[in-house]
Amino acid sequence: MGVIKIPATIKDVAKYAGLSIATVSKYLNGGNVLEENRKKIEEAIRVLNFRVNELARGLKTNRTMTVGVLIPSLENIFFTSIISKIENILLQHGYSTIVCNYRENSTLEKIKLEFLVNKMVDGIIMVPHGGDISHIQEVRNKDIPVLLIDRMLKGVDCDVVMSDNLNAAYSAVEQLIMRGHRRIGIIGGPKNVYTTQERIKGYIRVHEDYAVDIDESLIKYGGYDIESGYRILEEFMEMANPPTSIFVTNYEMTLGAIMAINKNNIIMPDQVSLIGFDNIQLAKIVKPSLSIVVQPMDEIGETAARILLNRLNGDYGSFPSIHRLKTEILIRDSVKTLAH
Amino acid sequence: MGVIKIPATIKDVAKYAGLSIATVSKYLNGGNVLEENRKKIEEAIRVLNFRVNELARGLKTNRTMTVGVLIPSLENIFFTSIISKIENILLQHGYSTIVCNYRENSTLEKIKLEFLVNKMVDGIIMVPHGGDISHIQEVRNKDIPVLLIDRMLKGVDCDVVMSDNLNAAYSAVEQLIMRGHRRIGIIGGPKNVYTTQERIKGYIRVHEDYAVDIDESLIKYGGYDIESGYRILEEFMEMANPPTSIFVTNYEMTLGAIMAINKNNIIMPDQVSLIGFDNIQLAKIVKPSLSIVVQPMDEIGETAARILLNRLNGDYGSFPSIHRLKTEILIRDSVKTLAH
DNA sequence: AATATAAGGCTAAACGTTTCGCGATGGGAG
DNA sequence: CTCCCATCGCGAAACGTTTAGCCTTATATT
Repeated sequence: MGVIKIPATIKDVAKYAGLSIATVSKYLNGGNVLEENRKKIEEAIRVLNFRVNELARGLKTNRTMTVGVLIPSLENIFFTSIISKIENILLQHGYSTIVCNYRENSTLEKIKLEFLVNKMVDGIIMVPHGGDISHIQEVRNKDIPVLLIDRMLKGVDCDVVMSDNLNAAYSAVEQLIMRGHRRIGIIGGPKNVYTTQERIKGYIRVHEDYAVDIDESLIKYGGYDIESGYRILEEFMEMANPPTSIFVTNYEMTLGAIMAINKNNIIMPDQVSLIGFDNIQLAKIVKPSLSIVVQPMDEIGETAARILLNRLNGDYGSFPSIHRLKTEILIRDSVKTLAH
Repeated sequence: MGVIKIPATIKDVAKYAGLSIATVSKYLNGGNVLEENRKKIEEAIRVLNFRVNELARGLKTNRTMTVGVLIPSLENIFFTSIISKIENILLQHGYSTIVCNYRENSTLEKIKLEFLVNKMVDGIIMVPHGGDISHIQEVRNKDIPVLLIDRMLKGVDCDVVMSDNLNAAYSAVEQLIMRGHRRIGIIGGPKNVYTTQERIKGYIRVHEDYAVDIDESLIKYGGYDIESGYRILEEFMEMANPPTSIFVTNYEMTLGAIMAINKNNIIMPDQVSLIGFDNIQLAKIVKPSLSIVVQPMDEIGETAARILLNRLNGDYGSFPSIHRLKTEILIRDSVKTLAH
């Protein structure tokens, strides 16, 4: 191994510059120092390749300059795209991003949330799993700002950044109704998950607004995973009077639905039209090209990072804030217009 | 906000237990203490809800219990699947995982590597971008263990965990040759990237082993991205004597190739057979079902985490070690057997 | 000339752990 | 009974920063 040099400390810098530790620390933290001293300190830092020891600084300031990010999956491009944006912005502000994946497991969610707290992260951004908020309330009781993504929780005051799920569903189903569809299936997620509830509400509201009857048997709930998308697509197609179109409300279930379509040699959109959820690459891979709801992942990530940085800087204006960001509908070849 | 209680320190625990700080610290670190004292300490910890302050501990031990992970993309399921495994294993050993995404940008790679060093991570796992090793050498000079994933680098001693790229390509192309293909195109990645070099070598070697002539115009180099996969697929199909099959050597370029096939209404496998790279979900989404090389992401993640933990524990047996893990070939409907 | 104010450098305590080395105690061997 | 050894608790220094408050010097005001 190469020569290992013991890193210089502020004491070395002070000694080299002929100044006190306090003066160097003052300079490091933006305080006023005489021009001649500033130059001496800067040369010392350069020559000694000094870097602040963040452990020592943290012990004094009680800050780690890290943010914990807790998500249900690292194999979900929706979440990882958001994290990508968050990590980039936080790093620009000197924060590192500790990523924890709780694998859709409530117990693991609690364990890893506590892990982040024990790691003394300055703030937490998380996609909550279900409705259990006790562990999140505990974190907030420790004065650690928590920001939720994609899902809101009742009974706990947190900033939230998410898509406008209700209007996303409303717009998607509206497109189907405008194209003559009246028997529209929807594959929702777990019933206790906020996004499921909102998307179902949008589905119902657009039916009411357009005076289209709702067949309750066309509303099914999956698990936001490939398997349930597959199974429920098959269930729909096996109905005596199947839907003419299906709206699938997350990416994984969209994957499953398409697998089922392929496996059963269902002709899309002749036998059934389909609108899925994220991502834009998938839309071009599937033939015929898939219609999808596109969520604003970049905007979600940017907004989440910006708001958490405000909280970390002590800015609690407009707390708790809820940001519902617009989605976009891409109607492609997977949706057919029905004759009257 | 709820009542904020100042966290208990080791002093509080010592006071409550009627013992010294040193005795409590000894207990915390697994030292021998009298049974009666152990009980007192454990009660004190429970009653006071004491948690070790990792900043103070780190200042003393010069360890942060964090590992930095530096990857080129967070929108690539290959990398994020590996990270998922790494994060889970490291957390079980008390390490947090700081994730940095350098977005395929060499300058950002250097910046974020330095960022991780400044954050005093105990070790680094990274997917290196190109052949420039100076910044990695600097990290190793600081006695921080670095483990490379997916790509090897010449001139720097690091542990490496990756797929057996040469044999992955060999086996994939072998399947094509065995099915009668003699004009086999390959879409490689950037020329200076290790995996590209290895996969091209496998392509060449299997041609030599089966005494099949190589047409150099059938070897093209993309950028490991969707655009180049798209463009090169079109280039192949516009040739006067196009290949009867194409082997695409990474996931993104496979996406691009399929988009090009869909856009140009190319009939697969009638007009061209295709073998792509990761992921298994994509294989079932595309119709006809896609043949792919499946990389052992879980195994890569597990192996990487295990080896780095060894290095972090001071175990340098077999250093530097290179682990080439086996891939798997799934031949599905996208490959046609040619008549003689 | 005297007094007040401002600027900037400095000393030393503090943050919360770890750990070295000392002292006390108890048990065993000769 | 004496000596030796092992065990365990303890005091205090140290890790590398930040920062309060003191001190010195220079400038401004009366």
